[in-house]
Amino acid sequence: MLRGMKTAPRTHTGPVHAFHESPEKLLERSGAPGPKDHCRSCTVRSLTICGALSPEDQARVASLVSHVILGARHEIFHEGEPADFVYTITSGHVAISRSLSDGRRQITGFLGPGDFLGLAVESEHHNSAETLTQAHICRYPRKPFRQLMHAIPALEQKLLSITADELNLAQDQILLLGRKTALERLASFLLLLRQRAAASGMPVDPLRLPMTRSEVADYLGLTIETVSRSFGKLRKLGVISLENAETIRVSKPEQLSLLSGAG
Amino acid sequence: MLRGMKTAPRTHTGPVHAFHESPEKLLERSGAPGPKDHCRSCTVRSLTICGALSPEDQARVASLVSHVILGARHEIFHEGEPADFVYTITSGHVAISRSLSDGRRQITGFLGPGDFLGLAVESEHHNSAETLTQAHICRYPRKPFRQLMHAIPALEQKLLSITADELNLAQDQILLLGRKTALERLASFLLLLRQRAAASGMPVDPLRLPMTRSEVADYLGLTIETVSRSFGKLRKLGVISLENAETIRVSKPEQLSLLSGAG
DNA sequence: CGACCCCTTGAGGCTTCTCAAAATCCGTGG
DNA sequence: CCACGGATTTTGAGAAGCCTCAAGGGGTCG
Repeated sequence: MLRGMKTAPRTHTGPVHAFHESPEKLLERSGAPGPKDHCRSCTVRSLTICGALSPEDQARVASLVSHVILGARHEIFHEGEPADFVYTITSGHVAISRSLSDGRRQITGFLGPGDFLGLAVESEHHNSAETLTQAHICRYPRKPFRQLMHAIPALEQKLLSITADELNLAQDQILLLGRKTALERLASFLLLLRQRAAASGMPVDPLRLPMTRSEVADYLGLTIETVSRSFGKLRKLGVISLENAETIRVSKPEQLSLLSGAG
Repeated sequence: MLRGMKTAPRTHTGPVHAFHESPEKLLERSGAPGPKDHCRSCTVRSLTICGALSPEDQARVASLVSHVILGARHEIFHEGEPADFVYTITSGHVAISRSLSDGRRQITGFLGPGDFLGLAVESEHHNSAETLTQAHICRYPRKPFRQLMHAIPALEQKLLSITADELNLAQDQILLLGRKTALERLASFLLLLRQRAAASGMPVDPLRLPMTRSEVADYLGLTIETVSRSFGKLRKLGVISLENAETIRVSKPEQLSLLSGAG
């Protein structure tokens, strides 16, 4: 009767407190064979790129940054929680979602390396964020971040531009959800993933989906069965071929574009 | 086969050039019995509120502002056009939409008095904007607006906050389109309208819809028939009563809230 | 009064959802 | 190396919600 009822996931309890532990412990706990200090300065780097921080500012930022490696399917924050931090993703993928009280879930966006998290938020999160894969995440307390933002015009401008981009993407998704068929939605989605992979230097030919069918369904406003059937149709049409469920070759990108319904 | 095909409206040819004429002429042309100078300074006022302009800045802004009264169903700008101006709405209502190449249309938002238009846009509009009712609109060239924005931090901050609000609304609409039933969508929509009317000091008890069923349908991702049937259901449930198609009494707001599916 | 537009209501069809079962993948352990 | 168990994906059959097509009301304007 109500769509998306069964697509609600069982997330592991959110180890947000893990931010308070040392990176070494976390690496150990999550079993990650990782670079120990690789992301020591990820937020600093991100902010520097955006706002050209002075050396003093860089030091100030660095002293407040926490970072952590989370396993797949861990909650970073939840709808309704106070939004005391902003985050950047150094590696891995994250889903942003919003839910109805009965459990129906809608994913409003997927984020990857280099993306910010929790920027356009006032005091309280309106969305939940959850890792799709193992992910390396940095966080920074919001208050000093706001101060820094106001002190550095270039940073504020960059933030506005990021938020405007997000709004544009959100409106694309509104068009997709309001007016596209299941097949068009999936085609649009695959094109978006290709585009993003290309933009971030990831391989495009065997396109790897970091999310499950359930998450694709919750993003496209469909059920897993319909998503799976739509993959099947694209395969039968010869537009794509599946090496396995999450590794996809797009043999005819132009066809995919035609099927996406976009102008 | 494809939803929303017949809901595409026939807009009158867009009199954007009307901005170049004198307000008096325009008032005459559109047959509006209006205050001749009522909005002479609307953009100046809006920007002043946002950014606390100096008297010199106010004069600079005032000299660049054009304003116009448009009749109902006139296009202000179209998807793909260069975005050379920003706008504010002084009176009346406007729909923002995005369309597929075959004509299916999705309305991404409704705007009213006091709202800005075309802020979070780079060089080219990704949406179309069209008046729902007669509307009084002011415009301001984008380039000096950007300069002003960068010169006045409070203005830039206000802009970021406006854009963040829009993003939040967009994500609510994503949840609505992706996971709510027709009845839940309409209930949510009526609650949103009530909320807005209350916030802007408009009457709430007989709630007046400035848009047609076709526009409601294009906003909710439905057809006019389904919208009409959903109104009928709400009426039969005793939650609302219709004085006429666009004048609605909400007799049981709590019931409406329950039916909206929201948490 | 008639034309037109918009809204409402009805009947039937199609896309997508629901429920169910089979197939595939993957890590684990014998 | 292969068998096993759990989770995910795929596929099938039937139902439900929404869409399409069509006709009928109610208001406004000439």
